[in-house]
Amino acid sequence: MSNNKKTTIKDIANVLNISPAAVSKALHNDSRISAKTKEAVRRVAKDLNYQPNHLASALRKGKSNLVGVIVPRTNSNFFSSVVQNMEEELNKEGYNIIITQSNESYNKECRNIDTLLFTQVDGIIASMANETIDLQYYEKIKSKGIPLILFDRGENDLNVDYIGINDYDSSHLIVDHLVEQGCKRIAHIGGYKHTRIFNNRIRGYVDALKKHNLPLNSELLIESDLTTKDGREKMTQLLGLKNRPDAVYVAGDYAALGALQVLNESNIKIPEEIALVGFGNEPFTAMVTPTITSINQHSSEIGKQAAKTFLAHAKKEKVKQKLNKIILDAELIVRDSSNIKN
Amino acid sequence: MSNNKKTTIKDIANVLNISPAAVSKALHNDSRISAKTKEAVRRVAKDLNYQPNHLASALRKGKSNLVGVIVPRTNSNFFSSVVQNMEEELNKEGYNIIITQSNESYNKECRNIDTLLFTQVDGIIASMANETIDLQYYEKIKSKGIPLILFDRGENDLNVDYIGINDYDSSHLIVDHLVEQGCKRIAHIGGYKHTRIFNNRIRGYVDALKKHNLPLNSELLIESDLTTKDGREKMTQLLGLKNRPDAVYVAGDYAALGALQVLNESNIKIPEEIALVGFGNEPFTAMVTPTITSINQHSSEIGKQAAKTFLAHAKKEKVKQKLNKIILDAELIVRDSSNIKN
DNA sequence: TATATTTGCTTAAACGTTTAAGCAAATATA
DNA sequence: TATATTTGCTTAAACGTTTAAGCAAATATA
Repeated sequence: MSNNKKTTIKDIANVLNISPAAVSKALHNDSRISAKTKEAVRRVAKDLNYQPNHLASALRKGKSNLVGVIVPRTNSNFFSSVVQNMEEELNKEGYNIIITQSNESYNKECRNIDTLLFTQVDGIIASMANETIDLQYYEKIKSKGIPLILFDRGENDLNVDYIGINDYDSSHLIVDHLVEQGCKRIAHIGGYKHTRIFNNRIRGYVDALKKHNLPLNSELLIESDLTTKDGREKMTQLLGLKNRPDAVYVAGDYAALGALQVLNESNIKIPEEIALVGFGNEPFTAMVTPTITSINQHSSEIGKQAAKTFLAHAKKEKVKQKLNKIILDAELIVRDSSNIKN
Repeated sequence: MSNNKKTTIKDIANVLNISPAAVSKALHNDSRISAKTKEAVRRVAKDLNYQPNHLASALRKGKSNLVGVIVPRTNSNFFSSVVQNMEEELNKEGYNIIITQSNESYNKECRNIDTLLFTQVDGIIASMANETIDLQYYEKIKSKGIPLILFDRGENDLNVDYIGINDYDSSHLIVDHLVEQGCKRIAHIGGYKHTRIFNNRIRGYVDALKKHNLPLNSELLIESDLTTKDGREKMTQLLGLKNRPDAVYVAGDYAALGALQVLNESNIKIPEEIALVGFGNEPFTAMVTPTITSINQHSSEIGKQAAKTFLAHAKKEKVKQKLNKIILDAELIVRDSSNIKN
């Protein structure tokens, strides 16, 4: 039953007694092929269950119609939503995506890049691992002359397109909100400064405090890898201070969850004793008790914009990469963990 | 700077004044090439920053070294963990994966299959969408003669390899546990019967009740699409009964979460008034209040086994597909939502 | 009616690799 | 020393497509 030999363009050509070239043109609706021939080709193609060999056309055309995607993990609502929307947008234009995960590891990320280049992708859309400091591997992508687009976790130094939210302003949104709730000692469990987005959140936090004439207290500003586990540890550290904060702004929802667990276990009233704000608007922020105030990063828009940016490159002959940022405004979603007044 | 023309085997051959064939063999460590030549080839390859063109070798060899993966969504701990482990195992043998999401839609799934076949994948590993009843598209994969492996959401009728957990036994684990906690009216919010795994969970539930001499009450057995939203609705429905259940076993964690929200909002004490059990051991089950008892599906093992099953096929000349099940034992993780005695 | 243009194809080469077949030189064996 | 085997390559063709160049027939234009 299963006819193991796959149907090729030649098989169709033989049936109709025309050349393979004519078949190829007919299938691509070339204007120089008669309607009659086109119809015949399509009919035979269907009869023989013809499926174009993507490898052959990619080889001949010099493009694979594949886009490589690198994310720290797919198991997060933010990244999976970005990827899903990216995929939709790219599918429309005939591109497929290959998703790879770095698991926040620099080494894995390098291997992913090699894999994607090896697979002859037409472009790479990536969000960098926490660990990544050395940009050599990303330079490799650029030197191959294929478009590179970064989102969320980017690097100015690479001079490529970037799509993300305004992290600096987001910190202002959060601090403004907490001040309005009456908080005076606002701590920040931030990400590593070497990552641009976390650095911007820290800068925003610092400047927002200044704006409200609140002192910047170094023991209230902590760097973290923002895992749930580390969120627990850093929160515990804050509780150990002789002068505790009355609000904690955590730069990631998973770490905010860890902080919440510690607060709940210590029977500290949230938000009355300590208000809590996360970042990312992961679905679980609306599931836990109390629900966690967080920042919505517009993941679907980021995904779409990243795809569109790639498509714009793909249409041009030569890739001329330069730093071109698309910065979206974020949105503060106020939930129970910081809603003191009501 | 960016040398746009990529280095090919011919470039290396020209430098060394040997044939491209010799270069190809040298790179593949062919025993008929001298150590001296091999070394020279490797050196020049490195100097010229040679990267093999995967499309060309795939076309020539008739295999792409790509494995297609179809999951309902990546944004779930179960699926992302399965995929990650699958990827690791396949990478070891030189295979890369293309991940696609069906979003539980039959149409999207069909398009995914077309995409993957078009990309000339060497095999497909899939977990079927909730909507999928018609197996015609999956038959298409089989008829192409490439291996198809199903996991979690499978179908006996397709007669292909399947990796999953013992759903029937899992229901017994749950009912046994609830009975031991003193529950007498155990409801089941199950998945759609047409999906094999959910049917097995239902069968297990029914048989386990029988085993404990508990009556099967049709108003306590409800089918659902197992989203959080539907979990809320079905739980509300159960609360409307004049004779409420004292325990609810939900066939999916997301729906269990919805049920939990309704119970919390209705100020019903969990587990004292109504005990709750989910399925899947999603991380949030340990985050919510109270934490939800659930079933650990050994996602990493499922991923590894699926990969190994594919690799076994790939090594054989002819693909001889048949129903070959690998069924793993699941594990009950008891948490607060069903822990009545302590 | 003579020339120009359009239509509808074919021919041939190419994309970059792999591999079967073959050949000369070097080495081993009788 | 004569023959057989091994070593180390080369040659040529192929994987399935696409596309530039070209050509004959049909049609349009002057």
